[in-house]
Amino acid sequence: MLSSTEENYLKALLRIATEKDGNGEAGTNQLALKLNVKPATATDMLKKLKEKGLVEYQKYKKISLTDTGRALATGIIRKHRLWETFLFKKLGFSWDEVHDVAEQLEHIQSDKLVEQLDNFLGYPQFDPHGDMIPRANGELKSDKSVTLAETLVGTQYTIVSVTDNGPDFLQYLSQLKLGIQSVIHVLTRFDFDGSVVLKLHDHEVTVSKKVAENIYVV
Amino acid sequence: MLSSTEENYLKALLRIATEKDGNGEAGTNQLALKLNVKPATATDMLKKLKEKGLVEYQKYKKISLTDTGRALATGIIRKHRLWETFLFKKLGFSWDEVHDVAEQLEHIQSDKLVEQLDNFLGYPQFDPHGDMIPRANGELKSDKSVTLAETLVGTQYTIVSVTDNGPDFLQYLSQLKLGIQSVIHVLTRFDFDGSVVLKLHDHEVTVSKKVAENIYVV
DNA sequence: ATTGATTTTTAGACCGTGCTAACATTTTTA
DNA sequence: TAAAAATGTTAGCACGGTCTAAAAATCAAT
Repeated sequence: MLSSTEENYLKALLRIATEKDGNGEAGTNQLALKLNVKPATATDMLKKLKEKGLVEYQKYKKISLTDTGRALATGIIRKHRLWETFLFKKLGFSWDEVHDVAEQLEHIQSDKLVEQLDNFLGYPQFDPHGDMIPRANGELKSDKSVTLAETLVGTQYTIVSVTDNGPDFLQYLSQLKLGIQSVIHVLTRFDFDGSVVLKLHDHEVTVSKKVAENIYVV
Repeated sequence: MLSSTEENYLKALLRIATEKDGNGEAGTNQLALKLNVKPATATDMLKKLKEKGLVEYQKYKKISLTDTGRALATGIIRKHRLWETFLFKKLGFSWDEVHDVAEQLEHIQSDKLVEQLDNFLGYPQFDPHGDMIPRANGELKSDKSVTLAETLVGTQYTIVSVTDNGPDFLQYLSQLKLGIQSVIHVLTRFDFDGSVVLKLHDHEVTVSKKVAENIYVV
C-alpha cells in the first residue's frame, strides 16, 4: 500500500517521462520542482521508492520508473481522469475546477470503486481536457498529435487536448473561447518570439509560444 | 484546515455524544477505543483540538464538542452518508461495502463537491443504513426511534435503521434477511440474556441482545 | 583539462501522529 | 473510608515527510 505522497512521486515521474519537450529522463531537481518540495526531500523519497522496486535509481544518475512503478502510476492517472470526467459530466464542474478535486480523489483506495465509476461513466476514452484515460489493464495510446507551436501557417486545425496546467491556464483559454474541439485557423507565427495568431470563428486571437506549446491539435 | 486524523476524532466524539446507550459524555479511553489508538494518543490530540477551539476539555474531565466542533463533525457525517448513498445507488455497491470507501471519501475537501453530489443524488434524506443525512446547514433530526432491544413482545415493527458497525454486522443481518423496511413481529424476549425471537415473513430468527441494541424500529 | 556553475546527496533538525512505560487521578468496592 | 481497579496523563521514543546548510559529484565552457 502506497501513501498519497508516494503516489504523487510516481505520478510526477510518469508525467516527466511522457512529456514531449524533455527527453523523458527525470532528474531530482525537476522532480522536486514538479512536486513543490526541495531536491533533498526528493532524494530521500527516491531511495524509498527504489527500495520498494518502483523506480530505477542510482545516486547522481537519471531516474526512471520500473514496470511495476509505471503500472501503478498509470493507475493513478486513470483514477484522476475518471474522477475529472465524473465531476465534469455528472456534477457540473467546469473545466478548470475539476483538477484540484481530482487530485484528492485519485488517492482513494478501492479497485471496485474505480471500475464501477468507469462503468457508470460509460467507459469514457477522454477526460475533460481531452487527455486519454488509460484502461484498467494499463493500455494508453498517448497520441498527443502536435502542439500549436509546431503547426503550419495558413492551415486549419482542431484542438484535441490541452495540458492540464492548473485553473489559471484553463480559465485563460476559456476566456479566449478556446476549448476542446475548437476549430482554428493559423494565420501567422512571429519568429522572434514564437507567438501565434489564430482565427477562431469570427475573431482573431494571439497566443504566446508558451501557450501554444500546451495546446494539442490535429 | 483539519487533517483527516483530526476529523476522525471529531466524528468519533459526535458519535459518542449521540449514542443512545452511553450518557453522551465521552471519556479518553472510550474515544481511543473507537479510533483504535492508545489513550495517550487521544490525550495529545484532545489538547490540540482544545487549542483549536473544537472541544471542551479539562484534564481528567469528560469531553464534549464545542459548537464549532460539532458543526464540523456534522459536516463530515453528512459527507460520509452522501458518499455512501452515491456508492449504493449509483455504483451498485452493497450495503456492507459502502462504509470503508466512504470513510476515505468523507475527507475530500471541496464544498462544491458535496453540494453538487447532494443535488445529483436528489437531496436524499437517508443513507443506505437508514441513517439521517444532515442538511448543509447542520440540521439533523436524529429520531433514532427505539431499538429492537426495547420493543414490546407481541408487537409488529418496521426496521428503519441499523448502526453501521462494519461489514461483518451488516452481512450477518443480510444473511438473516433483515434490512431497512423489513417488517418483523417480536415473539419472545428471554430475560436472562436479553435475546429476542422474531417472526419475519414465514420464518423465525433469534438475535442476541447485542444485535437487538443496534437495530432501530418503529 | 581546469574551473566554475549546476545538480544531487548527506547530515541534522522539526512537526504530526502514533507508541510504551511510568505515574497521577478518579471511581468502585469491600 | 481505605485499598484496589479503572481511567487518564506525562515523558520519551519512532517514523514519515519535510526543511536548511553544507559537501560532493557532474556538467559546461573556456
